[in-house]
Amino acid sequence: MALLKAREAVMGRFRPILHAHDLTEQQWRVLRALTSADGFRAGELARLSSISMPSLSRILRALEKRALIERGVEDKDLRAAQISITASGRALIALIAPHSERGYAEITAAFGDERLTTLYRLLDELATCLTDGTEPVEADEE
Amino acid sequence: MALLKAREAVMGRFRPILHAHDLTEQQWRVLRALTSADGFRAGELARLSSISMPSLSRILRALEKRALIERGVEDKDLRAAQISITASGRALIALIAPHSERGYAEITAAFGDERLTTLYRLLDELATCLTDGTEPVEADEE
DNA sequence: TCGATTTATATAACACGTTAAATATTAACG
DNA sequence: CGTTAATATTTAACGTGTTATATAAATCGA
Repeated sequence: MALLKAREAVMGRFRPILHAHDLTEQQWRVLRALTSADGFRAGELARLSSISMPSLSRILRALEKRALIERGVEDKDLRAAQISITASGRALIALIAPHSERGYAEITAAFGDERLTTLYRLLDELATCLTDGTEPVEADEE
Repeated sequence: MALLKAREAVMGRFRPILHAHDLTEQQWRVLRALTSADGFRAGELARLSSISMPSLSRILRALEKRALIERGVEDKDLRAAQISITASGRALIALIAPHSERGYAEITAAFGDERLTTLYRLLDELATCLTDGTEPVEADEE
């Protein structure tokens, strides 16, 4: 599968960086998502980072043990928790972010900006088309 | 990640079919690869189906237990085995293949033949470009 | 208010990806 | 030859994806 190989090629670039800091790719996605606001619910995080709830549950447990995130209670709904990133978490992100950005820059340089943009668009369209279209036989003109 | 979501959207179409026959996506890829010739080595299969050797080892064990594949010895190199598909394996493929092809046809119909071709080309180019290009960013300490 | 259904999250079981190490066989060198 | 290095495959450990189920709290209905 072409998607599989492409994803593998891309992640092969980033995994070593994250691995050096004992982070998995998914844990990284969760941490990144937590920087965009404060006080997420688990379900929101799962959607934002495209991680299934069972996995997210394990990830949050691991990150909490390392004090990279913390949970607070939400008074309105006791079965949800407000999850936020800690100072240590932000520090870790600050440490890794430059490497991550350099990886993206290398990919962009190697593949070309406009081709990358086209690829992004096609991928997004494919995903949208397959998820909410029950049987969408019509194709947008482009 | 766009690649992740796209792949997830695509596989969501095929997983139910395979699951109904107690096959995982990877087991399906291995079986399919085995139909192209007779007597593969494990390493060849791993490359063909883009599956890591540790995973392939487990998959072959499972498929062998279900008598979908069989192993023979290679006289030239005793540490390798000649792996081939059995009649049951071919029968299972014949059972699933129509559904699989229908899934592909639906995706092609929904997304458009032309866009799909472009996407394939871009994905392949990206993978090639990143694989034989420069090496990944190094993960050093700071 | 009580009970049933829905919603949010967690846990369990199994399979795969990754990394690392182990095992076994072949090849290479002294 | 025998010892060492290289190759092919397997196993182990850990984390994650998927599916199914469990738990808990909120909501709805009688």
